[in-house]
Amino acid sequence: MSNKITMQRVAELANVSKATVSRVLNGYPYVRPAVREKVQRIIQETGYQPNKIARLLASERSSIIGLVISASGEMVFNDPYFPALTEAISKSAADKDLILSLFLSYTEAQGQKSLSAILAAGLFDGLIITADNKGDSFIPLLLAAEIPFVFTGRPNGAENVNYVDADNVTGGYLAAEHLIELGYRRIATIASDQNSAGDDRLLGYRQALNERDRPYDAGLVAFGDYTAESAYAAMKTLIPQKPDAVFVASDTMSLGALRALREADLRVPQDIAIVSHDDLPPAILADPPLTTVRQPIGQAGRIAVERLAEMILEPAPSPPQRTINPVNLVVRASCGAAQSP
Amino acid sequence: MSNKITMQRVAELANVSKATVSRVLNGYPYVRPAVREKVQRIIQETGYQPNKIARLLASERSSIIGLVISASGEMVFNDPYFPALTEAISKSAADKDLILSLFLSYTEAQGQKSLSAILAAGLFDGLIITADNKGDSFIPLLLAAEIPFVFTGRPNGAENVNYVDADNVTGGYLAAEHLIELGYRRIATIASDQNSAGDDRLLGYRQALNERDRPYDAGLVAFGDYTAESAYAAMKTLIPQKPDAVFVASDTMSLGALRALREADLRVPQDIAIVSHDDLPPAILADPPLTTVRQPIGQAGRIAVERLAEMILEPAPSPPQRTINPVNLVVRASCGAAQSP
DNA sequence: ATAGTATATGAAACCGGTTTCAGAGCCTAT
DNA sequence: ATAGGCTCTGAAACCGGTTTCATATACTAT
Repeated sequence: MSNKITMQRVAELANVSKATVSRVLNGYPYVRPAVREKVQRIIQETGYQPNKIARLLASERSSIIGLVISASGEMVFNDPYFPALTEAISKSAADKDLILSLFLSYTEAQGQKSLSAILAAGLFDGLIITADNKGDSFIPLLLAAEIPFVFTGRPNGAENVNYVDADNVTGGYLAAEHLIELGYRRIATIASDQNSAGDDRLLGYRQALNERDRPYDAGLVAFGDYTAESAYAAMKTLIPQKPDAVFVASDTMSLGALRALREADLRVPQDIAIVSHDDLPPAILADPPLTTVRQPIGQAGRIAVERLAEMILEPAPSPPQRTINPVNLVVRASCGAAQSP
Repeated sequence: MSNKITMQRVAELANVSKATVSRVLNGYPYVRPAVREKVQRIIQETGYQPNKIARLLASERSSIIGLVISASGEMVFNDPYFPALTEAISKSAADKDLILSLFLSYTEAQGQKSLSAILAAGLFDGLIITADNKGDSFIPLLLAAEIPFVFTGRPNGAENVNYVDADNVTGGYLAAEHLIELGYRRIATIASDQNSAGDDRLLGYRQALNERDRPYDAGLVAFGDYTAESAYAAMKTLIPQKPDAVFVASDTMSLGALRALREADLRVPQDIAIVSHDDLPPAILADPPLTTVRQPIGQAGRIAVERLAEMILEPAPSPPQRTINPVNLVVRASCGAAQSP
């Protein structure tokens, strides 16, 4: 390695013991100002950097956190949601001087195996886990390992954990409400039952319809798995039902739905309106730009890291903390609000 | 931590010394088969997992590699290129039992600072660095640290390093050649001078034109910075030049260009054809689906990890290895090849 | 002056592995 | 039979920090 000077060497140069250097380094009391300054000067001059690994071994703290993303499908990062979340978490981790390690897995079995290895290695101070259909099967492992962890998204089943979620029920509600208010009559949805976010968005959609005394029409509900392809297929099954509007539960799925509509020569929003969910980059670049429910992904990432950092420092476990981030509707062209029908 | 059993404990249970357990664990010779099996059985039964940190401290090897992505702009992951590369690297790292840590930075200063901290920590066995305009300023730091590293993309300036790049010259060439062969006369390009990839693609474009005795028209060349917005602006400056085709140097930029064309009521490919570069998910979801030069990002990630893993195991540094991955043209609708003009 | 406390420091133990080294046991070749 | 060379094995040193504990000094209170 590059860095040959050790704490021992610094101690010798400063005519003190390793213990004193350690105290200075960690800002502990009981060091005479003169000595403290001298040690600091030596550290400056030599450019000494404590070896993270040795420190870790001794202190049982690594300053490394893991981000575990487990989603089905070929590529996790196909949906820009995960990159956006990863980036936010990466940024926040850097701000807090935490090193972020990334683990992607594609099946439940793989995720479990990966998580077991992660936990066994004892390398991580804490973990951020993305909740999807599989998320909950991780919880027993995590609890048994007694490692601080935070979910992004609400895991199915066990609620007794820390998580940061978006207000997906309101997301679905706002989308449907907006379409109702614009006068659409046959409002379909491409939902997902892959995770709690999908369930919640569908629930909000149903609530909005229900409150306006719109009967629930199962024929207007199709399901996708958050991929564009699945939404393309779902949209094709919906078209014969002649909806005049559709709430699509994610931007990526909206792109797939748009393609199906183009192929059916249906214009958006003239023939059919779309409200999407997430407000990720594709939303604004789509043709037409998507009216979509914005969820604050950056904020979710930040909160997750901050909460995790708290938990790492706490001597004893504190009660789980649950954060629900607000969402809001961003009106663009795909809903036809400009030239309402 | 979860894992209370130590090597000492395993040794006691097996009636051997720590040294023998270590030998078994690392597959070293000079252990009687009977003893080896017994130790392995105890390890099985207890579910013992060696503590990575202790192992690391003793062996000076962490099995952790860092991925340093340094790009300008608000969000690095806005362009799906980086997520795709990250995912590929993550997968390959997992295959090789390497832990991947992620570092994103947004300015040269931040990148340098981050890199210095990374190097000083002495935690990483090796680094993968994404080359962009700033990449080369990292090289001296990396060389001084004597840490194995591989660039993805060719860093500007210093060539005496390991890198994995795509054949971007051919990429630009294929794009322009395709448009020429389809009979377009005024072939513009939205290029980028942000990094070597942009330079190379522009070079390929010029070569193709040149070989067909098309004069180079600087008015048909505009520059972007790999964001959709920059390409939107660039396209607007090109439209008055009345190009009948345009080679856009990345898919993300193509989306921006498409938006500018829609706003100008120009149809793609009837009024103007587009050939893009990268073949990332947006290419197929765009309207129209983009004819684009595919670069094998997954392969690039895999090669980078494999090369890095090699270097980590090598006792002495070996000469730098440079890989240029082939690219190929994927024909879809945006070039008008189907209903050639 | 004297006990009692707070401050300051270093020696040594410790974290949990890997690696070196010495020595024991067993073969083979002379 | 005996030297020389393998094959095994454990004790102990080591990686580079943190932390405990004992001790020394300085400062306060009686």
